[in-house]
Amino acid sequence: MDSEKKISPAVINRLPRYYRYLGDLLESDITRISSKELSAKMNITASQIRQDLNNFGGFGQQGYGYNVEYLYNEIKKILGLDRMYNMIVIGGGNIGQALVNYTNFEKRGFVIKAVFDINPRLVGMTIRGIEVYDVDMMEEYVKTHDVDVAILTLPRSQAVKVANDLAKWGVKGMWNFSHVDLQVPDDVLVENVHLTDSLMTLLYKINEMYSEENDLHHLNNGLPVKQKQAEEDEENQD
Amino acid sequence: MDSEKKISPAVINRLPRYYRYLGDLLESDITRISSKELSAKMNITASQIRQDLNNFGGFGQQGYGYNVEYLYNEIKKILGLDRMYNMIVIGGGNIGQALVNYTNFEKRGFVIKAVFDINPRLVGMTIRGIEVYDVDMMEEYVKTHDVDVAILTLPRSQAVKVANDLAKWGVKGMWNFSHVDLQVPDDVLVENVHLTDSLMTLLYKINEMYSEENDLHHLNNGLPVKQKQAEEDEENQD
DNA sequence: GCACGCCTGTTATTTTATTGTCAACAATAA
DNA sequence: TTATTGTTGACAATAAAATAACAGGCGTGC
Repeated sequence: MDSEKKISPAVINRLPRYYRYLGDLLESDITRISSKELSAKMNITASQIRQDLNNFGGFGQQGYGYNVEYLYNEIKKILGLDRMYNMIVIGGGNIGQALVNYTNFEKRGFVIKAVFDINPRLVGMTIRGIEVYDVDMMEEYVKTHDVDVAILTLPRSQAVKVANDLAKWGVKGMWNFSHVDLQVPDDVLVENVHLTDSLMTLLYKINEMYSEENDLHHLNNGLPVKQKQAEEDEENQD
Repeated sequence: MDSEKKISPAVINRLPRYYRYLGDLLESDITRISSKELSAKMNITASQIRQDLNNFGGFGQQGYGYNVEYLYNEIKKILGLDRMYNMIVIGGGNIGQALVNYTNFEKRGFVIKAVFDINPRLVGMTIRGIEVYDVDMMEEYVKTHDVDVAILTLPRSQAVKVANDLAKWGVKGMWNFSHVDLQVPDDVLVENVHLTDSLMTLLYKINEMYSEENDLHHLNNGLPVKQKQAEEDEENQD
């Protein structure tokens, strides 16, 4: 009955963006929108919008377009945002604390229930009313509470083991900020947020653009500095 | 001379991951590796590894594989990690502060030089020795300093305007944590980190798996709770 | 120093993703 | 009513990405 064909990852990754734009439209009291109009706003082809949405059902109407509120709520349901999620944070460092303090999550139904850390100075404290427990308590907590998502913000060295344990104890998904690829059972879902990777790709693009400018305008009369370095490095290889 | 054909985004996004694995190998004192071995470690096909790397040059050798240290350094250069980057943070809230406090960036040559905020309580303070300035100072600062990357961690409402200004004043790239799509000139590069979107895709996958389990194993004898809720929501549509 | 097998770089094939097109139908205007 | 316009959903065409296949150079062991 519910056996739809597999939705492609590319589509799923676009869903939150649709959801955001539809939310904006809703706030602007716009009641209907065509794929063409949305296309202009979102910088996606109208064709793709229609195809994306059609993966989940015919939400639109010929000659009318899409009803904004209806579509918004449909995507909300598709993403599963019509219920609450219990989350725990493992690692009470900078990023862990920042996420706990980010109140917008709670407004959307993503509720952080507990923080776990190894640092005795943090254990026993509360962050925005949320208790920080010793990691030793993790097993008992996870086994006695329904934890949907574990947010991993710990050092690489510990992340892999912790993720494995959590998976074993029944956590459904991991939102992984640790700079490592987790190896967990197939039935546990992982979404990676590798901030450093993201920054590096930005730097690559910056460099690419900068060197292109050099090439086009011939700003350097002599040998480009970077290329010269490359040659030296090559010589140093054994 | 340097006019290589365009590298696909998919490849660029994988580069930091290669870089990370090669760094690990280097630390384990492994001097050479074949695409096949790396393939097993990284869960990518050997074919793809060879093709990815070949976009940038023939770093390997038949019958030998790739020299880890050499390849590591080549990718380092490709990503532009062989120099320092000046960054500023716009928005001294949770995430902004967390990034400032994240000392690993500095180790890699990503140096945060200043923070800008609108909140008078923050302005004048220092975070890890880095001054927080009023946003009014931004224009002068950016025009008199070489800013490679602006890290945007401000509310949606302000992000678009600020990004535009920064672009105009000469910032090369934006690392955007604001939950909005920036519209900046073509020569300014944007890398988005939409945390909420990322979390939502995780929730989608969790729900998908959960509902699949229902379908396959028929765990619920009665009506599934979630489905019932969904029906109620549908009734509430007008 | 020679032959064998490993492993790359490269080309071919397959798969996946995006874009373009059009018949069918709803909404609106005549 | 009836014609006209707008817009979807389906499908075809194209483009991009991933995988597979393979020819040939290069270490390795003898």
